[in-house]
Amino acid sequence: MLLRMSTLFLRTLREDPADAEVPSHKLMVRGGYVRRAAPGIYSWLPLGKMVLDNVASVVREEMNRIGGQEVLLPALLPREYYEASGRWTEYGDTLFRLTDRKDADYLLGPTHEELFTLLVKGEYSSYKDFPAILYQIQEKFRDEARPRAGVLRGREFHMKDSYSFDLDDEGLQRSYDLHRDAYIRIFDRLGLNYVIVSAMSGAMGGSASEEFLAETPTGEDTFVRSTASDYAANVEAVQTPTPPALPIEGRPEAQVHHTPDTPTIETLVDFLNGVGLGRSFTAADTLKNVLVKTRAPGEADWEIMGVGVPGDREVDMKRLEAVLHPAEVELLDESDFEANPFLVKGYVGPNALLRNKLRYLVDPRVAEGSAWVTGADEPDHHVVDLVCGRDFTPDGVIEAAEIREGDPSPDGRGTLYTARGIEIGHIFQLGRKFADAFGLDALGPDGKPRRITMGSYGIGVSRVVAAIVEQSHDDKGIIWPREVAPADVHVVGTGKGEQIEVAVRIAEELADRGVRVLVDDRKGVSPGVKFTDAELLGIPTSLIVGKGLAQGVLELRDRASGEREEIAVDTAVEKVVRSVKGA
RNA sequence: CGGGGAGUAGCGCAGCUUGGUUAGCGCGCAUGCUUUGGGAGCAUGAGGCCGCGGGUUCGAAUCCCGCCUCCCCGACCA
Repeated sequence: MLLRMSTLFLRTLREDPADAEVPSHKLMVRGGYVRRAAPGIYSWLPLGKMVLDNVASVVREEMNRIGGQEVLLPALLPREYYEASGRWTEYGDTLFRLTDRKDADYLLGPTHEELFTLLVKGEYSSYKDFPAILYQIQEKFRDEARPRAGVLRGREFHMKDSYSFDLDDEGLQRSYDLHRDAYIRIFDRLGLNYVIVSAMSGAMGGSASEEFLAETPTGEDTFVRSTASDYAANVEAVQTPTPPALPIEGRPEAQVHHTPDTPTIETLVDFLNGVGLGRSFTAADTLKNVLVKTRAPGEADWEIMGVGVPGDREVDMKRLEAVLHPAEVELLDESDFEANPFLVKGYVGPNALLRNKLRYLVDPRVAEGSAWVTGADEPDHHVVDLVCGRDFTPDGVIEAAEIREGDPSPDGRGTLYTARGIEIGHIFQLGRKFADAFGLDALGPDGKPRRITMGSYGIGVSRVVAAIVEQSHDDKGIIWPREVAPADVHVVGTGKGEQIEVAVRIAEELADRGVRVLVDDRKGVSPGVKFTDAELLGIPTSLIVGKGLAQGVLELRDRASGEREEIAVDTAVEKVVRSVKGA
């Protein structure tokens, strides 16, 4: 492959585009890899298209390796399929909808479970046909509320989606594991620094869904990881270690104190430390009871419940919602308090909740035998030394307290800190939702139909390109890993003599030897411009044919390390071939 | 949906407060000469619906009203 910059459809920009914020967006636009066509919609120019194809090739190779078979389904889909699965309504505004001339509803596919399910249903009917893995690499459409950061979060994007079809849960687990391994190979080959986090809430548990996050400061997803191990998880999935139970015998009796004007944890702690109880208290010694109401899907009535967390922590509504999903959650409002006078705002204790048969769940730190300062269920009164397991017994534990930097890692090694990542892959055990919706069965050896169980697995191919740039660039430009680079070598001819001719000749030789070459054969362009462009474009290796040519010397540069090496003209081709192939 | 910002040449921007020649600068582009190892110099040029619609005025990029669009932060996002 030989690309000549004199004719390449490429224009690099000296300045950052005004609408770009993150490095990948700036560099991909400046380097002439992509151009914005509309909000969240991008055109891929020749070099960008090559990178995109290279990433897709890696994905394709690894999908084929696990037995995936590539197909290409339409992106334009009739409403009826998504009506059958319920997603015509479930997807909401994120779905791109359109109508044809006969006023029939269509959509642009955001993901293709429906059509794949129907495709398999139409072709396969025997247990002998399964398992099967089908995939495609294609444009997806989602009308994001706020597209941002260039191709990182677009409304049209390139995605690999695959679907597995199995006869039973063990088969699904195998297909899931195959994908998980394939994804690890793919992202390793692409040179990405990533973590795998559980995407399911703590309560749902299991490994039924995992996300692959490329770690970057500009990522949209927050996750936590450990300082001392490779533990990583979504904030929603972090399990708080439960402290050991303490003996109850010999603990001081619970005592109610008059604590005027202490509606907040802070004022309460200050008050207690001021009245001389013979010991000091911190916010972590208090038990804060947050009242929420939940409503299960389809239900009309709200149920009030109490959530007990250590007073030095807030309830993280996202974690709470994840645990209670699919129920809705809201904080109580004034009218709820008025309707339930036993709830004394600011002074709610466990026993008012338990006595009134309200569900009361506590943070795992509220373990058996732990003693707390908490509300006494009457205005201006708190109770000290209320012992869990003796003075009150919660209905269970709940992961709702905020996660903080420095919390112990759930795996017992190190402490947690928060990091940000870009979701580049997601693997998901769908189960039978779509098979049920479309009646996808296979006839078993016993002559009876068996409902197929499915998995769906995505990789955002265009997003991966941006993620690579996020992780691999410097202030001068992009630094492509060789596997995805648009070329192996950037041959730069600079000078007014025969340098450009020689550069082209060397480039041709390299191309003949199977090296992918970009040659800067532009005339009348100063060396500074060519070097700057080379650094911006980010081809892993540059070969400079310049002022050294008169002495028979060329210069080999490594984009990543910045190392420069002088090499002889006559051995240059051989040396480049070796370094490219050997890399 | 809430908050903030911005629409002027392909790209990046000034001009608007205080209306008044032919709307300007840098980059890029074209032509010529010079230059050629770190975003070159000189000269000449092409390129504009000043977001759209209405209004005020002798006169509007500039003032007023309405609308549209885009960007950023947040909410939302199987």
